[in-house]
Amino acid sequence: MGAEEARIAEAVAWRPGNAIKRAEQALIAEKSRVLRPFGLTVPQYAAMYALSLAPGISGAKLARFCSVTPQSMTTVLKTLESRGLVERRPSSDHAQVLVTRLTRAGQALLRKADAAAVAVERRLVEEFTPDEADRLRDLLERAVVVLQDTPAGE
Amino acid sequence: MGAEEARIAEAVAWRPGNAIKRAEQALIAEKSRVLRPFGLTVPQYAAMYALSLAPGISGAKLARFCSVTPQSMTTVLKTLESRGLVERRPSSDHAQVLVTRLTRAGQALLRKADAAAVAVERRLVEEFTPDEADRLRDLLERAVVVLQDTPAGE
DNA sequence: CGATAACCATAAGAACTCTGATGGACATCA
DNA sequence: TGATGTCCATCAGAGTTCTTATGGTTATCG
Repeated sequence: MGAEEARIAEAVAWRPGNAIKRAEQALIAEKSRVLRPFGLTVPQYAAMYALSLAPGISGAKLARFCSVTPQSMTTVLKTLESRGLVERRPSSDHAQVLVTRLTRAGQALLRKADAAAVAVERRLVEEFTPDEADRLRDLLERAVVVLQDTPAGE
Repeated sequence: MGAEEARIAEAVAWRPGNAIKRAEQALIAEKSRVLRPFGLTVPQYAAMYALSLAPGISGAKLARFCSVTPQSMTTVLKTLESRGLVERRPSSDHAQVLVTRLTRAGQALLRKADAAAVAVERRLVEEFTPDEADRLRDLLERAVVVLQDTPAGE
C-alpha cells in the first residue's frame, strides 16, 4: 500500500497550497509541543503575548490583532480568566468595553512560555539566510494578496 | 489607536512564523469561501478528494493522507456520511477496517467543488513564475524539516 | 436633537482539532 | 501455539474556530 500512498501524494504535490498547509501544521505542532509544559495552547499564548504588548486592550481589538473573530477570542479569554492568568473589568470610559489585562501570575507564566516560543521562531530564522527569510516573507505576502483579492468572477 | 496597532504589528514582524500563519489563514479563508456554495468545509473537501484518489481506503490511512488524527477524520466522515456523500462498510478482509467510498452523490458534488478549489490553487500558481513557485516550495519544505527535527535540547 | 453608522460583547449552533484511553483484530516470530 | 507488536476504530473531554443573530453603546452627521 506504500506505493499507492506515494502515488496519491504525488497527485497533490503540485498544489502550492499544500506546501503552505504543511508548513503551518509543522509550525503549530512544534509550538504546541513547547508550550504544553506551561499548560498553554498556541491561541492562548498568542492572546497573552498580545496583551503583554497592549495591556488593557479591548477583546475586539485583541481579536483583530490575533486574526481571529471576537467570538473566538472570547472563548480563549474565558479559559485564561478561569485560570487567573488574565482579568477583565468594564472600562471606565466605555461601558460596553471590557478592559483585559494579564494578572501577575499571567505575566510570570508568559515570560517563561515566551522564551520557549521565541526559541522555535529562532530555529526558523537560523535555518535561512537573511536574504532567504526576506524572500520567503515576500513570496508568502504575495500569496496572501492574490488570495485576498476578490477573483475576477465577483 | 491605529498608531498603537502599528507599533504592535511591528513588534512581531520579525517572526517568520507569522508570515506562514497569515498565508495559511488567507488560503483556508479563500477555499472556505469558494466551497461554501457546495455546503462543504475545507476538511470535508480534502477528505472527499483523497477518497476520489483512493476509493475504499481505511479511515486511518485517509487521516494520514490528510495529515489529521484518526479521531478528526472520524468526525469529518460521520458528517459526510450523514449527508449521504460517503458510505462506510466493514471490510471483507479485515473485520476491524471500515471501507469508505464516495457515493454517486458524493462523486457528483466533488466534481463541482473540485473545480472551484483547483481554481484557487491556479490563482496561486499564476501569481508566481515557475522558479518562484519552486523557491517557495523549497523554503517551506526546509521550514518543515527544521521544525520537525527534534531540537538540540531533547 | 435625532438618525445612521460603527463598534463592542455575547449567545447559539455546528464543525474541526487534539490528547488520552480502550478494545478488538491481525501478523510475526519464538 | 502463544506472546508481542502493530494497526484500526471509537469514546470521552477540552479547546478553537466559524457563521448567524441579538442588543447595547458611542460617534458622526444631517
